[in-house]
Amino acid sequence: MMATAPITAAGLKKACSQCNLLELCLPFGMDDSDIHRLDELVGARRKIKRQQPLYRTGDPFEAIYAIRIGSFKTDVLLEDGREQVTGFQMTGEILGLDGISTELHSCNAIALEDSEVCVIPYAKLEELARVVEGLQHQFHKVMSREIVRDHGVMMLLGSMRAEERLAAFLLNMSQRFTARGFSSAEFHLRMTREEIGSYLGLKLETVSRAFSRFQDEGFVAVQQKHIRILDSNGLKKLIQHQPGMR
Amino acid sequence: MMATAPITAAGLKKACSQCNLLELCLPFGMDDSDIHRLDELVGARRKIKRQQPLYRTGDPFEAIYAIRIGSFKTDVLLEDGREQVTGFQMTGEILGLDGISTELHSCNAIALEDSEVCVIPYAKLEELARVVEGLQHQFHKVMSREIVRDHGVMMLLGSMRAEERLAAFLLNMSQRFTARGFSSAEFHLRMTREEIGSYLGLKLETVSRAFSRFQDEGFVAVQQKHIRILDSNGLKKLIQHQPGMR
DNA sequence: TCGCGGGCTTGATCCACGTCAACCATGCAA
DNA sequence: TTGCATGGTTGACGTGGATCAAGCCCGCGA
Repeated sequence: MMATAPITAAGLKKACSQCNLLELCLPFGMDDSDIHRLDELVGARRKIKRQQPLYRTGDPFEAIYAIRIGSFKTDVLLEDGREQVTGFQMTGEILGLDGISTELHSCNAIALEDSEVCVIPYAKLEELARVVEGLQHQFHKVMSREIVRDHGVMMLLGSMRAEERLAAFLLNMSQRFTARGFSSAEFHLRMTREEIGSYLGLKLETVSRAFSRFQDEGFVAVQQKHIRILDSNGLKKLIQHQPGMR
Repeated sequence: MMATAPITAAGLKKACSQCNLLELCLPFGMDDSDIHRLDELVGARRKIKRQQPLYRTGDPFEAIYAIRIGSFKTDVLLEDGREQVTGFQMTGEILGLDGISTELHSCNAIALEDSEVCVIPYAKLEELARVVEGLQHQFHKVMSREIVRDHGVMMLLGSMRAEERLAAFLLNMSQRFTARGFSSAEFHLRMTREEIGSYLGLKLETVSRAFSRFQDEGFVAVQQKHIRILDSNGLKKLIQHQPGMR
């Protein structure tokens, strides 16, 4: 937990209004005058080193976090040690919403690489959301989007076979990289096969085999964590109307 | 969609303030004076017949719904017809949060029995939440709770074996019946084996077999949809530290 | 330069759950 | 009362993905 590195308030003025992640983050859809009011909201930044937690299950909930740099995974642990990765988060995405319900965080958020987040004190956010209508609405949208995303993961875990899951995962990653101005066809995965597997409800060997199979089929070129998508339509076709399955 | 049966405004006065679901529903945690202000919020009630949709994927989002009577399932359909049940909802629980993000509903909400909901126009809710602090906070909690619940389902689908899933499901149902003042040991499931299976990522035969096995072990007495839990500790033990598994 | 370790790949085998199919229970409509 | 439809149970069998195990690749520190 010592990866914290708060920055003095001075250097933070105009945090949101001049952040280039604006269109991906909380302020999306708000007008200029409102966005300037957000600057008072973002209290500090915090740097998290690779493999370090931003927060852990049971930590008191005080703030939500917007990722400025880097990426994270969230996971839930069972008493017997089983891990379920519940999501991977990239720049502009919001972490910590799980904590609102009980005032305690209910999952772990771990940095997949050296990262930096904007700390958004929750009390302040609620306060400002009462005044700035656009912020309130956008915040609700962010939470709702998370719920919809979770339904998608349930669909994945409950009704799709291994290769469909991985194809859906790759297409999702690709689409999110695109939204951030990166190539949709070539990217670097920050997580291990085991973490992908946990997210997709598969063992790492199965993930690895599916990657190899995609490579054989000419859908992708895989080199460790470096992925090149050669035939995204092929992947898309894989997801729909697979012949017989659960 | 013709199952609608709005009621005249007159009969609805004091909708929330004298509703016995208060402590399960949105108003939870608000003080008396605030709760009376909620009465203006709940616009109408709507009756939904068994098997009928409250809303469907793609329907424009206008309101969220609090279940007064009955129960629902929500599901997502894939193009090829595969269904994933994403949740079962009981009295006092909120439906429709999925629609906020895109202004369109992203799942189907189907009544499992003849049911009745309170219609809470979303625009009004946002408005009132800006004034009534307790409502804003409680609404955020409801959304956050949904996110946490979804993480639990992911854990279920991604890391548990068939019998663990069903045990977790039964214990969850039992706990929710208890919270509503019903017996924790004896209850009636409103959904079919197939729907349970879809929710748990299993086929109905597997669900059926797991029920039979639980009965053989003396954990429950099963008679079609009527369930009696005889040994809830047995079920709990089943969930944790099962020997070797995925 | 080498050795080491974490992450990845691949093969052989196993088993939990899916699939297919027959049959039974319940409830409703004629 | 019978007939039919929907939902549930149970058995036999097949298979997708887990498990176990060996070996590879690559980055890093000595």
